Amino acid sequence: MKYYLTTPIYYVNAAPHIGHAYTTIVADLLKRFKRMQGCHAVLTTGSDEHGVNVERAAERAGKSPKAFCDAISAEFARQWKLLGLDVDYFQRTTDPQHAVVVNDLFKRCRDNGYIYKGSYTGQYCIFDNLYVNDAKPGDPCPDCGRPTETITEENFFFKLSAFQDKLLALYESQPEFLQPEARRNEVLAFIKGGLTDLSITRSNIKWGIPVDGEAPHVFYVWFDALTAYMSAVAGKKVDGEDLWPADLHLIGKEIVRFHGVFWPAFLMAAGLPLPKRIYAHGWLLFENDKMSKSRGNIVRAEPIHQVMGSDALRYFLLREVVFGQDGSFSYDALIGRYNSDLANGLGNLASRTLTMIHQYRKGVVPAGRAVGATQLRGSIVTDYAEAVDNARALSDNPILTIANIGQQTIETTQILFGDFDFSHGLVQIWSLISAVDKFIVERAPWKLARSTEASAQQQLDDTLYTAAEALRIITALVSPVLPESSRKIWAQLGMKDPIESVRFESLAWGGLTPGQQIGEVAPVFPRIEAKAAIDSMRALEEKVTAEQAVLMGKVAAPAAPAAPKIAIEDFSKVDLRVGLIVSAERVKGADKLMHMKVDIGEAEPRTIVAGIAEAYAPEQLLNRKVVIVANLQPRKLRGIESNGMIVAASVEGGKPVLAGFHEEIPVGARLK
RNA sequence: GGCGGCGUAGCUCAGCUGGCUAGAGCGACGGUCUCAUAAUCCGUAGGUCCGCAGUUCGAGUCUGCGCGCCGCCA
Repeated sequence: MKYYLTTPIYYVNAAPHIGHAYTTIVADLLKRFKRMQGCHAVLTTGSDEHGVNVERAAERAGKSPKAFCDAISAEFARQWKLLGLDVDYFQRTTDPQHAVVVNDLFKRCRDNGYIYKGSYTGQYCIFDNLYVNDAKPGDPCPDCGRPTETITEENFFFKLSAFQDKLLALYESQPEFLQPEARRNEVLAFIKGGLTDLSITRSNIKWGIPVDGEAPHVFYVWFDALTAYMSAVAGKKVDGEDLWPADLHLIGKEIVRFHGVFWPAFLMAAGLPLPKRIYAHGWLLFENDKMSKSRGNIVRAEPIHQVMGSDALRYFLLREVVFGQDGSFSYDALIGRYNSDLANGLGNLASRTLTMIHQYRKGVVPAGRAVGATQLRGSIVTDYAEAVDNARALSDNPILTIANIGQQTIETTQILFGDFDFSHGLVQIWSLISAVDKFIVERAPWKLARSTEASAQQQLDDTLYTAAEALRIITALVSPVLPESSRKIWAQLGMKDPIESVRFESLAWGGLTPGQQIGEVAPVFPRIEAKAAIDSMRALEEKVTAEQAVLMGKVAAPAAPAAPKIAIEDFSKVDLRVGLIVSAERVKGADKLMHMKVDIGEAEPRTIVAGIAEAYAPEQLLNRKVVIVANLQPRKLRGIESNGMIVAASVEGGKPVLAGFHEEIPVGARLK
């Protein structure tokens, strides 16, 4: 059975960051999970390359649009390869074959009477690629705040208004079509609010797919981009089955409307089958702040991969972030998860289990006594405490208890991952790890090993077998999430078939073959020292950011041209003082402004308002010694009179960095 | 402004249709074992469950109002 899933095709307007990686990692996980369920899973990702923004970005980079797209697109592809993501098709919207599919979709819609030519005048945000309803000329875009442009043009319209009832019927009959529920409700509210026809072509843009026989019209973003999901697999079959329709579109919450309203409407109009399901995930925040260029807090995947391995990132994203909700990324949390769950948990369990088999049984998996397979099937529950109770209720034999928990974990993992509840699925697996750790301590194999009695030796065999079998099952279960590390543990266990060949169907307690020779043991998740790791990730982050800037054609900020020469007297007119920030708070309603009181040795601290709130938090500023221009004309900012200026360095597009001192210096001292 | 969501231990969160002394994981602290990656295991943590008022024998759990945060829409 085929399972076709997609990530969005990423806009080449920005270089890949952790947000892109997040979606693609989840897609890769799902592909591996579906494969474990016996499906032939196929994954498409790609790049969205048309539009004015790209045209302009290319121009800034001094490249042709195509050359620019080639470079950025290749960078996305390189990222996925680097992270070990198992992508089948990388669809570019500049691919000639894609243009054929888009025109075909257009023709089908047109033949069915859902496309007409009309003219439209409106305020358009070029950055977001959308018309701003109700905006008057000169209004800023409500989404990004950039100025809108008044555009009048004749173009082709799609009769979206004709699909209101059909879409409502779709959501009525297939509640699972769009998830999670909160997002579906938003889409429903939007549809119920009335749908207006959609302009789907442009005649004033050159960089796009030409509409066949309708020059100079080119397709506009959504009609072009969404169709990539189809063109990637046009005419492709798996096991005799067409890959289209997609079984799953994985998207971010910001593009829910396009996928939940426009896309099914296009397909209905064309008489083509609809995707089965759309799942929108939340955003990845950086320490609870939105990642953005202006804040300069965008995290890339590559430094994390280099320092901690991509499995660490995968585990973090899937375990820490509840899928569907916004999640917060921080280096501290990443390392915390790694050390406590991966190093101390899974890694240590593998290490202790395998080492004991080496030490006590010469590296050969011993035969454990049979555990009564008939007792293994309990009711399926997704609550761990309940699962343990059930397992215990079945038997007070600790070996059987572990076997039962193990068996249940196989089943609950399937249920939870199948419901996109990855974090709880992982919690379940880690509960099993915890149970095995506890089991080992209770059985104390190191004590059994010292006894020469046959019963003790048999108990030791039972214990080692149980631990190893649990490890085998755990490793198989985490393999979609931790493909690289699970492969290593699998090899250390001495398993012969590749871990990729494991299927849920045949994964069951008792499958480990006694007599199997295990491999060499080496830590899979060595503990990480937080400070050093963060330092190297931060350093790499800067390097990658710089590399990406070059790629995007944003050359390093040229040194500011030297100002005309001045005499010493001119300089001495400027009264620069050492100041101590005694209070700092953000100015309400102004993202950039910080309201501070600065002690410069006068009777009262100076009130100073400065545009540094995007670069510094109030608590970072408190008690900091800075340089103040003390004799500047007072100026009112947001109703607050600022008496002086704080000295900071900055480059074009970068954050301001405050000037400071390395040695002790009293407040009020003059700089000269 | 309209609609919807959220606000529980230092952190991340469970707490379904109201009912025993409000829970888990992480972190912290104390102890233990020694197979293991200073790992494991055991124990401790006394939190106005955002605030106020109400319904009820009884409310994180229901109702109203307020405060704060967020999403969609206008």
